[in-house]
Amino acid sequence: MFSMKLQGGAPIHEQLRERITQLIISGEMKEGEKLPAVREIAKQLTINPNTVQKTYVELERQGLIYSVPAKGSYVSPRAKYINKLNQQTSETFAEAVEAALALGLSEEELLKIVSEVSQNRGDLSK
Amino acid sequence: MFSMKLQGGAPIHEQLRERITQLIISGEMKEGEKLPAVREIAKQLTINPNTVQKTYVELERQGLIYSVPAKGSYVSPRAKYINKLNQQTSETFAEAVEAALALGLSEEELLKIVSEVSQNRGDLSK
DNA sequence: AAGACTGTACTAATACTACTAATACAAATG
DNA sequence: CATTTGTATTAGTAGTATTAGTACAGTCTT
Repeated sequence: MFSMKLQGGAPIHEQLRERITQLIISGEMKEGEKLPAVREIAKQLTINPNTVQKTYVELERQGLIYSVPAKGSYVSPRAKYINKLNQQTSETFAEAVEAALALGLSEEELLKIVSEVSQNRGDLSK
Repeated sequence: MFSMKLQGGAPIHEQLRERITQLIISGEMKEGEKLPAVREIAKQLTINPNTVQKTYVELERQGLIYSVPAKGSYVSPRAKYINKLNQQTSETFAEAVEAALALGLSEEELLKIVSEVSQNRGDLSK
């Protein structure tokens, strides 16, 4: 199921996340279906369970899956829809980045703005 | 002229850049005026000339100043105009970041997109 | 032409941060 | 009650940004 070769470029948790996302949007994993346990995947790929955990946390934040402590993690009912929305948002945001670069802002400035806005946003939820 | 106390939070080259930008937009440094030499500022602030150099490179990339090797660095004729455009662009981009966050993208994803788009853009100029 | 300026390039040491791992905890299930 | 689940905490490691040290090349004044 989760057979995959780990490349050297991107972080492991990210490669795994993309792999699982692919399985969901391709339909190989159906909505509501239970995902393998973190230790199960970690064992198969011979990586640390915490790395899988990080993948699951991010997938849950995206809304593609949801995790229940002591039970398991499951594919979200609206996983495909959410993924499509995220893709469209990413594309639109990429265009905004291109425009900002063309208008003279640097990559460093854009990274700084993203960090600052994210930080301020996080403060609101406290 | 360049009296300023260096805080601990932000990088020195960044603090200096903001200071000089402030001097330009406030009118204390007029367009065409020559800026102090990198070693001069470095001596006053007891920092490394290379740190000042980094500030000048970034200011030149922004278009606020221009440097002539073996001569000096000068305030760009259109410095105020360019700075205003940059500020407006920053504000608009910040709104785009807020929207993307609200739509479910994470700070990490946004940072990744900024890096990727910047990278692809840099390749075009080769 | 010589010496004192200018910006610039290269290398290295340090600080910081992301990534991964090791371990322990808490709840549910059979 | 033992096993399996997700989760939290801590630490080590690697990659990267920041800053400094040093050297280079061109210009200007005398």
